[in-house]
Amino acid sequence: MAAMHPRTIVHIDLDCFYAQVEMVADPKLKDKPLGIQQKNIIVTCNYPARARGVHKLMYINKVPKVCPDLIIRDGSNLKRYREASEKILDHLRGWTPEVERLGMDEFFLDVTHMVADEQEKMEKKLDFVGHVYRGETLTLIETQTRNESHVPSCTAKVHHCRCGCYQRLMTGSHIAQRIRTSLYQTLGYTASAGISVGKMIAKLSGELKKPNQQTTMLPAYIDGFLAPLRVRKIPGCGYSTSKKLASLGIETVTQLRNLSKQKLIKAVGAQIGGRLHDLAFGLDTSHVVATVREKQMSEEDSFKSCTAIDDVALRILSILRPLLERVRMRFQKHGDLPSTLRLTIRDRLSHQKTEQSKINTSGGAYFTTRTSRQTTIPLGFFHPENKKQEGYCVDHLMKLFFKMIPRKNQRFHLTLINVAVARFQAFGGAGKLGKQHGIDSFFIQSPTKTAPSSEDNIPTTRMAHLEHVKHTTDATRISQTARKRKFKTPPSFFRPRPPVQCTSGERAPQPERRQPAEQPVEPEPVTAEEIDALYITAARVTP
DNA sequence: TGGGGTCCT
DNA sequence: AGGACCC
Repeated sequence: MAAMHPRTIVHIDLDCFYAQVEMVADPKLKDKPLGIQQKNIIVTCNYPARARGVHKLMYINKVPKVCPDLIIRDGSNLKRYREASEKILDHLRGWTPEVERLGMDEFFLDVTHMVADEQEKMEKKLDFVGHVYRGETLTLIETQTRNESHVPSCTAKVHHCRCGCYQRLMTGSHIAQRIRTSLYQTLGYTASAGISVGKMIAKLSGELKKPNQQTTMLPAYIDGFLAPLRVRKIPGCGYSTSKKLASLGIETVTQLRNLSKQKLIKAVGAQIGGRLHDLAFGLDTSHVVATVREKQMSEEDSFKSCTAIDDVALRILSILRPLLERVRMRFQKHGDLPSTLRLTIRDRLSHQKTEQSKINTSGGAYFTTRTSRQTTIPLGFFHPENKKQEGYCVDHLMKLFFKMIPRKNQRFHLTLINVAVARFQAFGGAGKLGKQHGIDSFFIQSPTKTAPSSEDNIPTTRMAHLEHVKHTTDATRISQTARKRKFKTPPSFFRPRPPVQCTSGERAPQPERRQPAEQPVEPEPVTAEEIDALYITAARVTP
């Protein structure tokens, strides 16, 4: 007979991840209250800080009252956190290839095979390690087998599953413990873990005991554990879905169980509805999908105000540089390049009305929506050999910006800029191509998209392609165009500039100091002619 | 509320 | 292209 709970899933959650990265790098911090700041917020903090009343996503100006001696580290540069996350991912892959990452600090491991291997070796465990949900009940049941008279009658009603999952989870708890120990001994990181027969329940179990502990959830207890939870606790049931459910009077899992699947699907859609219905009963067949590489990479910056085109270009450039650096690093390591470039903005002015209506319709908070435009770029544009890629990208991104702010004299008030690259494809790995393909095939355009400029020929060789890149990228081409149009001054963002000051660096004011107003990028004055030139350039290049 | 990321519609 | 979700 097939086992009802055949899998063993471990969910690993690094404790207060950003703070821990800082503490591992600088052990002096370990026992002191530590917070990680991004903009005006403590995004995370270590446990000593939590004991003092600091919590995640706390406004920095609340800090002095609860913890004036909080040590603050700037967390706006994610590089070291990314690197730490990669190391951890690699380490976990040493235990099993079936590792799925969620965010930077959470991992699902399907340890089913490890459990089977261990059981085959006759290494059956006789007890769990770490916490077991309602473990005290468990003890009572064991007592019961020895001496029935001492056991309260209610515990006798817990029937453990006989499919073998009990033994497997026991073994799983030991595997989880070993993994956590090795993580600490090799990399210095502590983590909490949940062990159960499905992803969702493993994740929820791990939250039960939190820093540096683990909890196993046996199937017999899943229903009872889930029943009183708010639906919002279920992974996948977020802000919006839980509001929709609340409007139907559904706030807990028990209430959710009593809603027919059909009604649920009608309320929140087939995908979420179907899954939510199953999850309410603890039914979770979703698989651990081994994480490969990111499918997109982005950098963003948020700020109080950006209202000038020149400022937009400057900020785009300061975002772009670290992004391109990441693209280069990835290319070195994996040999792939992106072929999509995307610009996303948050513009207060274009969403003012929407905000009002959203408040009225949904009755709650809203998030100022983002707007994006993306373009397809020939794969080789991001090749490190393309020295002009920075200018080229700014050119393209400004073009995308003008698609969103199309009219001259249209005012805007940006509060966020995000630049993303996506659609990574192997580049230059001729040896890996099928025989019918040569390296030339890398430059054949996707049929669904056109080249950036229709007048350009599609290059068919690598060198020709790079030449093409050079020509179409060259900022001077734009400048010359601007001159031809009789604008003496080329758009200012094409001129060489001093290194961009990372204004979003707007770096970590210490808590005792008053929040200085955000230091704006000092925009170079932009003339009417320059703006004209920008719009003309954009119009010329934009189809 | 940050600065990421994923998948679905 | 946007929405909703995750951290």
